[in-house]
Amino acid sequence: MSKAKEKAYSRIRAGIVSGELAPGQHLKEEELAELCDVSRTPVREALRQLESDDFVERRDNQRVFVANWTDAEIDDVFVLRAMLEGYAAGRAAQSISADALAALTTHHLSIVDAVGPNGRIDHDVFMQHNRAFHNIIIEAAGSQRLAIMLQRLVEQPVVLRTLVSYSARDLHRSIEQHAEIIDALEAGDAVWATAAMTGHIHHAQRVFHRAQAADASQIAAQ
Amino acid sequence: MSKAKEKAYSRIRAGIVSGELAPGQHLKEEELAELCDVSRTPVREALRQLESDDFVERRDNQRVFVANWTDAEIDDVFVLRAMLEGYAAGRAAQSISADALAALTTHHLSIVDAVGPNGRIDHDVFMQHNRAFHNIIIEAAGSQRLAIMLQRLVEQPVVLRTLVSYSARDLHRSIEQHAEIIDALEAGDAVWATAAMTGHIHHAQRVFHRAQAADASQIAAQ
DNA sequence: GAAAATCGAAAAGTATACATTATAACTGAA
DNA sequence: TTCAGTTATAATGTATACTTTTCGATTTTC
Repeated sequence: MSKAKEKAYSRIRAGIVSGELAPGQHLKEEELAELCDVSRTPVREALRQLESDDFVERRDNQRVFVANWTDAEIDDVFVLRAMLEGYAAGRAAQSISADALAALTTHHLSIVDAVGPNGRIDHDVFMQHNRAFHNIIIEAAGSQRLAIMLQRLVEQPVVLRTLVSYSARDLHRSIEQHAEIIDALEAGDAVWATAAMTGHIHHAQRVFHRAQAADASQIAAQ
Repeated sequence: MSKAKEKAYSRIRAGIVSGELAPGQHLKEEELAELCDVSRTPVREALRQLESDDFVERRDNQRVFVANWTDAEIDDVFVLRAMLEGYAAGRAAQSISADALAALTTHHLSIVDAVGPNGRIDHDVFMQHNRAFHNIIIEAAGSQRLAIMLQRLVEQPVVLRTLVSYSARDLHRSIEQHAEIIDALEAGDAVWATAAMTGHIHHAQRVFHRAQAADASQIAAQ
């Protein structure tokens, strides 16, 4: 990607993820140009990209706003992701290579390490290896198009913004689910892999719901 | 959409669908600007759109080429579409309204009319009502995101370009499948609707394959 | 003679000036 | 006072000039 456009894209995206640019806020090209220290031209291109990534939305007359996700839309994303990623896991079970399986196990162990025996969690390491784990399976499904669809569903501002605070029990279950997914893939059992992955994503959705409810009660308590 | 950008988008897209702009051809912004009688700016925006619609692809260093679909990629699209649209039909079965069902039947009958008893087919009318038929089911699934995903899969240059010449038998089967899908939706049977729709798309894939093989042998005979 | 480096041309990236459109505010009339 | 129409302002859309980068070709050196 070109320099100024990349600069604008990452700056605006970071602003949205951090909350600096609030959901529903009107994004004016000139303001963003000043914020990013580039001209309007690359800002416009960045906004197109952010639009297709669902970080911003265009309303009525070409005005751009920070995407404002309803609970229903977030649920929709989780449901679609469960379906698509379950499907991807099923396909991966029929074609995944030994190398990919080994890499999967490596990331799995890194996640176990990141959680550690003492309950302290390195969130960044956890997220990084979790992402890698899922990406390996998606790639093993062997469909570039499916991978792009899933990427669009996974990289959502709402999910990225919220600090998903897994409880110890949730973490344990999530790790167990990863182990089961590996087993299913090793066995080459597409049905099993699909079921395990679908359940895993639904579990994540549940955890996300609880985190949101906790946030809401915190805000209400203030 | 704005005037010049829309002009550029539709002109370039039409060129790709018609074959005037051949697969693999390098699209230069200045040339396109002249072709569309607009400046480079709206051309650039149109190219971004066409890129996300998979009509063009960016290679190495930001150079844009007319998308060149391999057989494997086309198959991939059909398989994903079968999965997603089958899923959509299943969801639609649980929530479709009486109005939507009535509209579905209307389009179905229009398709029957377009084919007619004498074997002559009005392709435009067929295509139009076929598209409407599928769109109603996709909308009835109640997921904007799913609808967008499917739209991207359906509106493909390869599919649009090829004159899909259904045989009389293929047409008859396709119409029967539509009737069965309506029955499944009316019955509120998600499993049935999913199966019927999945089969319908796989059948379309098969017809497409035959049409391509026929094209290939025609070209070889020249 | 082959490989690497440099130079030139062409295409994409960026900035800015200008055109158009849409929204909001203000004024006038009912 | 309210509604409608007009005008002004502010934002986006478009054109063009300029900058940077890349690809290709030619030349030079090993």
